[in-house]
Amino acid sequence: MPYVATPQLNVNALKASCAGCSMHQLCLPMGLDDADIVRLDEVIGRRRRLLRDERLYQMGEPFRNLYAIRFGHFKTYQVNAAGEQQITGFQMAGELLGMDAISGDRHHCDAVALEDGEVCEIPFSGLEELFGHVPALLRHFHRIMSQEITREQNVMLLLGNMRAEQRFAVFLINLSSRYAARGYSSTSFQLRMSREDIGNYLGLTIESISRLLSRFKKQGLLTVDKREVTLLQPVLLKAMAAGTEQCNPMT
Amino acid sequence: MPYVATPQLNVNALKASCAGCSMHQLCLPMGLDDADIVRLDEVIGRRRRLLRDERLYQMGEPFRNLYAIRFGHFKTYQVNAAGEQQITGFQMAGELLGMDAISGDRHHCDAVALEDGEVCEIPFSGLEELFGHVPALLRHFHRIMSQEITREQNVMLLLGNMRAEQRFAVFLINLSSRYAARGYSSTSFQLRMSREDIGNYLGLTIESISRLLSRFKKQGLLTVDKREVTLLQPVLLKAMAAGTEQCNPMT
DNA sequence: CGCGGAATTGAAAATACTCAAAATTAGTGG
DNA sequence: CCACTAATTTTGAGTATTTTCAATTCCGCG
Repeated sequence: MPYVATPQLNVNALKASCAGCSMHQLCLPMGLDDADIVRLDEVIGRRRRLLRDERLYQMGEPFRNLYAIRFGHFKTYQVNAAGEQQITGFQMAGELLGMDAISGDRHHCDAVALEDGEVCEIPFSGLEELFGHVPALLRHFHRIMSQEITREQNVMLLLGNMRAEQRFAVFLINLSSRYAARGYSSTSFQLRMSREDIGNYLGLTIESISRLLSRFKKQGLLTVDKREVTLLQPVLLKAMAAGTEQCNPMT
Repeated sequence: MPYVATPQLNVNALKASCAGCSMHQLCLPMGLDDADIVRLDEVIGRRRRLLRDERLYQMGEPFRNLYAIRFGHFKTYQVNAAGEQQITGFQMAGELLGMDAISGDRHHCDAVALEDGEVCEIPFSGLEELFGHVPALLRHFHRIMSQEITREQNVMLLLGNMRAEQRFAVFLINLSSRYAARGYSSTSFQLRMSREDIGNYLGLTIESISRLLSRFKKQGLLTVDKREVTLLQPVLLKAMAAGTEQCNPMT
């Protein structure tokens, strides 16, 4: 097929418009009035498309932009001195990437696309400028950062004192509720990350994740087909995640 | 002994003054000029003294203030649905408490004094007001929040893929460098928290901590006397923390 | 001096890991 | 579209690290 320029191909060059973005109720402009959204639009840079496995930013790179995810899923991970990595989060549409880089002016982790996706570049200097003029934006930005702190504390709780089974239940329920918040099914969704990524995130091995999936399947908690998961007993899973209910290793 | 009012007892009623505080180079006013520090002083509320084990705030309480530690050590912890707790951090003089509460207007964790201490109450509404007028303050506040995010990511790395020995080495080296930053000895310091607290924080049991201490002692890495620790081979410990060096379980 | 909480130590048990092999899936090129 | 190869996932068996349970010891404090 001959190469043909299509309008879509220019999307990379387009400036983003929050007003027209389907994520604006979840993302940075949440709660802003129209006039303030226009001012935010003036600050926001170009959109950037990423292919699966493409890196959005890398540890050590100078920090200039935050990134708002328009679509696609991402993972962020730390790399230690020994070269081992720890995934610190999976992010989806409407979520903000790069906040750990504000201190120190350099990125402290890597962000990689789990599938083809698109982000809005948000030059941080412009955003700071705007904070002085749009208090509602500043307030919401603080909430987002604070939310990230809380989220990480919950992961610490997970890694610090939950057994494998509960960790995995928390993981599934967390995905479920985030999809629900975006208007997708809370019981049926695709895992965008590999088993290895899940294991890394949860502080477990890939084999453990595989065994947990098999066990949950056998116990009728869910069905799995490749990366497609359906939660058959979300209430029970929620109880497991909360630590209220425990599930016998063998029936 | 009869009760006698002393001048010190009124300290609780005194407004704090950042300019006169020994922590102002580490704390919120870092880098501000004199005029801006005065403005910050006008916002900052009273000082509050806490006794050992006293709670500064509790999960679910409405959020009004951030707290800057003047002296004393604190711990923060999450409590899950099952009532188990996970310590998410140990804080010391010059550090800020309460940032996880900005989203949601309620505290998401408990903060407890590990020893008698004192904090400055910082009404957040007043701080927000000030942000519009003192950009340097806002910028530094963002750095502090971002630093907290990074700190937590490092704990996730610790909990997610380090063995007990390495976790404990990281813990010790972290304390060491924070004391160094405050002008104290980096090799000799008091553990302000119980073994149980250390274990909880590191995702290990109290017995494991005890065994690790004994082993490190036997291997000549450190000496312990109750809660007084002296690092005898900080370089080796640093290597262990970085994952470069490994230490045999038995010599 | 004796009580109680905290810390240490030992032995047995459990959870999750490592290693290995087989099965499934995805990607690539004919 | 199919076949082949590489990558990912599943499953099994044995092992290792850390936990659990139990018994002491240590230390501060009344």
